[in-house]
Amino acid sequence: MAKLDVRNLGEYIRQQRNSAQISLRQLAKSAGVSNPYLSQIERGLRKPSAEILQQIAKALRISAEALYVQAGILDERYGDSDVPSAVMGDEALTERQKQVLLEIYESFRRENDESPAEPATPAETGSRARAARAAREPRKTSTTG
Amino acid sequence: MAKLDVRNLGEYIRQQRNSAQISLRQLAKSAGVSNPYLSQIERGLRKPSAEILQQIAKALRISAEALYVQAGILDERYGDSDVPSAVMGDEALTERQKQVLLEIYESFRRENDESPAEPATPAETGSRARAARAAREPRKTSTTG
DNA sequence: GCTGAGTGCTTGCAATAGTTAGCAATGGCG
DNA sequence: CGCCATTGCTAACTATTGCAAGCACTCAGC
Repeated sequence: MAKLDVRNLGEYIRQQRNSAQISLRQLAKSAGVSNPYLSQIERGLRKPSAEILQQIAKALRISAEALYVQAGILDERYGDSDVPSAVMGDEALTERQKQVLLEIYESFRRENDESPAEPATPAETGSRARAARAAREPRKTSTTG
Repeated sequence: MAKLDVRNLGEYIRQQRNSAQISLRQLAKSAGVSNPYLSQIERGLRKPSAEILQQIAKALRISAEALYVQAGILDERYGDSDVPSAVMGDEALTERQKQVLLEIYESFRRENDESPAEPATPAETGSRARAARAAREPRKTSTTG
């Protein structure tokens, strides 16, 4: 359990608490956790569960996802875009389709990090049709897994 | 800790495992968790931490977030129509990339409307790699899984 | 028949999460 | 000054997670 680095989490929580100008005990009470435990969390002595993080986030009026990111439960990609969350939450997609979409999304973002300009080229038009077809056809492939 | 409803999580993991056609021991081994514990998780007797969920998800080749949703760590509040708006609102993507993503997304959904909730098969793993490659290198024409 | 490999589960236990009771320090007020 | 309220933390404890050792069962091969 100590494998995850939670030092940032505690500092982050204390920081948010100080910004909100509430005491440790007040936050613990409104979060529904014991104040010694919150103290331990802030000092990095404990690694709280996601449920505790939810409670703390709610009491701090911040998103639980922000604390998950700090705790290493969620990747930082959830901090700055709604696309991954929306894709993951879409029940009309299979898990594999979600993975495919997210990987395409991330490769797009990597592209744009390297060349931020956004010229539309005919090559990209072709990639559009090709990507759609490729995603549809592999179902017919024989399984060797 | 027992406040979160984790019955769906265990069924979901077993379902994904069966779809992947691997035994409980095989999954436990590749996930790096003990097989009795995985058995307990699948039967809903234990509520695993996010770190364990990460390990299981990785071994199942699905996203950790999918398991977080099942475990109640992430909300399903993202809804089933958040993807288009999230994609369109993502400023890190070009307009063309947004179109590509949305068209793939919509073709996925059409697929699932015709044959709903097909369980993930190892064949779809190949589709993931192929679709990602096609999107990244649109000038290549050869697509052999 | 037996043996070996694989299967999922039982049981007991160690480690860690999270709580309770209480301490020491600080600040405000009479 | 003393008293009270608030503060964050300590130490002991309880509850739960996650693991190791092993069981009972199935199946295939001899």
